[in-house]
Order: sequence, then structure tokens, then C-alpha cells
Amino acid sequence: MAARHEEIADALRQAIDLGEYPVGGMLPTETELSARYAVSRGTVRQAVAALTAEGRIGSRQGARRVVLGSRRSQSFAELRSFAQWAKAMGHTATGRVIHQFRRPATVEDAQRLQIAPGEEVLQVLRVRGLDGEPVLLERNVYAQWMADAVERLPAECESVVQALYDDIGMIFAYGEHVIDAVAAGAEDARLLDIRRGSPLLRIRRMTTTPAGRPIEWSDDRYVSGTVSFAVANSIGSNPLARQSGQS
Amino acid sequence: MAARHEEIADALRQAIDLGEYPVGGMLPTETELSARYAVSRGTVRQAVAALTAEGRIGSRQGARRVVLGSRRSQSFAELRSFAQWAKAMGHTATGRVIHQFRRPATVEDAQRLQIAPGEEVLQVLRVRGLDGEPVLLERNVYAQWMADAVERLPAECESVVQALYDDIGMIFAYGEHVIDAVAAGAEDARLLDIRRGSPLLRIRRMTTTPAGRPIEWSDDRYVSGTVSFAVANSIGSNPLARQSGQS
DNA sequence: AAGTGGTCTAGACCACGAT
DNA sequence: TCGTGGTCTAGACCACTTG
Repeated sequence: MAARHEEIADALRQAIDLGEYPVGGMLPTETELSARYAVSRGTVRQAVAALTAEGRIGSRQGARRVVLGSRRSQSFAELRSFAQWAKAMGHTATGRVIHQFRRPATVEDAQRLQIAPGEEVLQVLRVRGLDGEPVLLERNVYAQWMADAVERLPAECESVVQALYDDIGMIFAYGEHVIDAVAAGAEDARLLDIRRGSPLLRIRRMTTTPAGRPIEWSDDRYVSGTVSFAVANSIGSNPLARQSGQS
Repeated sequence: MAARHEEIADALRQAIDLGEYPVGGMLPTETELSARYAVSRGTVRQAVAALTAEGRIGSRQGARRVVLGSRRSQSFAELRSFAQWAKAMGHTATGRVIHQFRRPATVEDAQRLQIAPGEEVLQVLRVRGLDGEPVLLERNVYAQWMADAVERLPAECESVVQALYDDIGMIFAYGEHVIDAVAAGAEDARLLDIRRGSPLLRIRRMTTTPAGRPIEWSDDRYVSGTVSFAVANSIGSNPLARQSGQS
């Protein structure tokens, strides 16, 4: 059973989507919501904090909360799994390994995966598709302790995250993502069936276990026009930082 | 004076940066932190929630909190102002208006700004530079009630956000950002001094007042290699949603 | 001045992870 | 089993916005 504050958050989301609390309008006061749902004020605050973090409502001391918009944001888990996201959006995800091999860790690998330079890592190149069209080129580097499990995966694997969970109970818990744009190189163009120099949205990711141990890092390149990312920010709290130059 | 929970969050951030709580290690328990800072457990939880949202620590029921990394994340306010971000990063920002004119709102304008189609809006095209180099093309559409103030701005304005705050006390409080990659068009290429077809990182933004009233929306295109964006996510809470197709 | 959200407390119980 | 974080309560006071 979901926590009470999550139930309330869901109820509020639904009310906003149904226009019960119109965009540009105001939410009831905390006191009123406490009474309506028969919970303490603290629980109501937990619920509205979730909507605030999603950018659906705005909050300022002294004034009533404002409805900013009704994002659908198929939310959660989505960043960790291309396949799960695709499924949630009603698309079909495919995946195919182009090549994979073990090699010694470069200095960059070592830094990102918190291992020693020269330690063995597994490099994988995958093409992933949406509804039959190739949309994404994934260049992954896995830490050695993950290599065996990854090599056991079938060449055509729909969801890597799901397969690794089923196989060895691996959970991808945390991630960091750096986003920029690059031109398609020769290999990119050939595998994604686009022209060389076409714009690609690049996401460089780093993933860890729930205990904070680095699992892999990846350079993902999305074909322009197929996928975009959305972020909400508000005064005094934004989850996104702009960075200068290449890094 | 900052709130107690913010002071504690700052102290923890600093302790992490100094290696007192090493990356991959664990944070003290809530109870211990309560005792150390002489506050209630609730206040400690507010503090660590901030670090969790920043992606610096990981949290799971039953296990101690884990230190994931020490991001510097020049954070805050940065998404709302190119100039403020540049300044914080030690760069010099410039801005120049190429053209600006009033016109009736299209259906798209009307939707985004929550106004009626045909109502007058102000369209502005600006080139913005970093340390002398043009890096960003901004196509803004302002709601009519903002138009006078925007037209009063000098053609070479370093910080629009700052100038509008100084002039009329305008605060840009909330924003939504959709990120993807596009190829430079003819106008893009000419004004940014790059080749046509070069990859650009595109951010489409929508900004509102603290009361939730739409101020403007904008199509920003960054020259590849000059700026990137970073996002942290964790299981059960991510501020970022992947979106399909153009929207 | 009244209303509302932000902060903080002190305590209780539960769910999950580690041992 | 024990320790830890997650949930929830009930109440107090403060800071800010609004009329």
C-alpha cells in the first residue's frame, strides 16, 4: 500500500489534470487539505512538496499555492531504462549489441568508475530502436564485477536494466547525466542510418548501485527529433545545473 | 539568517567536499546528527533531503545514507539567468538585440502564455556571448504586459533578468525546460558564426512570475561544445522526464 | 490585522536492511 | 533481532503576503 502522502499527492495531481484546480488558480490551504483528507498538516506538506518538485505547483511563504501546469511526466524509473520508458509511453523498444569486448580501464574510466587504471572493464556498443526505427546509440563501459552478467545477456536484449535485475538482482539506483549536442561521426551515422554531421542529443550517464558503487558509465546519442528531455525548476530549488565547456 | 536546516545542509555539504565523509562512505545516522547539531530529527531530515535532491547522497529505508559524490553545481538562479550563471562561473556574458517587434499571438503563443490568440505579444531575437564568442541565440516571446519594460531595455543588455528586476521588480520564479538537439538553420548559422547544419543544443523554456503568471517563452540554441546541462536522478525521485518526439 | 506557508519540536510506530 | 530511515501526529511560533 502506498503511503498516505502519496495517495494525497495522486489525488491532487488528478484534480489538477481534471481542471478541478485550474492552471493559474490556487490550491486549498494546508489546513483545509488536512481536514479534507483527515491527516496532519505535516502529511499534507509531504504531498504538496512532491507536486512542487515536479513543477506542477508553486509555493511561496505567505501566499496560497499556485497551480502552474498539468504535466503528465510519465515519471520515475524512466531515466534508468530506455525500455521501461518506451513501454510507459506506448512504444516498442528494441536493442542490439554491435560489439562488446574487454579492455584495460583508461584514466577516464578509472575516475568515473572509481577503480584503478588498467583494471579490466567491459565496453559495449548498442543500437536501440523505438517502434522499429533506430534512435539511440549507446556506448557503455561496465565495471569488471558486472562484466560476466552483461556478457550473458542476449545480443538482442530489449531491456538491459530488467534483464540484469532478473539475472542477478542488480538495481540501478542513482545516476548523473550531462546533456549536450554533438554532430554525428562516421560510426554514429552508419549505425543510426543518418547523414554524417547530423545533430545528436548526447547524454553522458553514470550509474551506481543503491549502496553508491559505480556500475557503468555511458555515452548515449539520440537522433534529433526522436526524444527530448524536460526539466522543471523554481526559485530557490532547481535540480539542473548548467555547465561550461566539454567535460 | 538562514534556516537551521539550511545551515546543517551547508555543513554537511562542506564536510563531504572536505572528505570528512568520503565518497562511497556513509553519513552519520539521523539520531546522531540530531544530537550533534542539537535539533530535532525532523530538522535533520529537512537538511539531508536537500542533499538527496542534489544527488550528493543516496537514501534507502533501513540502510545508512550513502555519500554519492561531491558536486559543485554552481546551483540556483542559474537557469533563470544566463548572465548570472556566466558570472558565477567566472565568465563574461554579453547580449545584443538583433530585432524586436510586436505582433499578434499565434495559437502556439496563446497556449504557452495562457492568453487569447491574436492578443499582442513582443518577439525578440537576441545573440548572447560568453567571453566575446557568440554561443547562444535566444528567440523570446513576451506577454503584452511585459512588452513595455522589455522594449525599454538597452539593445546591448548584459542581464535581462537583472535589468527587469531593477526596472520593475519583476521576478522570474518558475520555469519549464524542454531539451533536444537541432541543426543550425540559415539564420542560426549566420548570427552564431557557424556552419549551417551544425548541431545546436536547444532549450525551449517557459517562465512565470511567483504567482504563476506566464511571462515569456523562449527557444534558446546553444553552440555545440560551449555549454552543457547536468541532472542528477535517483530511484523513486527524479526531476527529469524523457519525452518523445517534437512537442 | 488576518491568513497562509515555513520552521521546528517531541514522540510514536512501521518497513526494510544488515547481521 | 536490532538499527535505520520512512511515515505520521499535534502543536507552537515565525515570516511573509494580502487586503
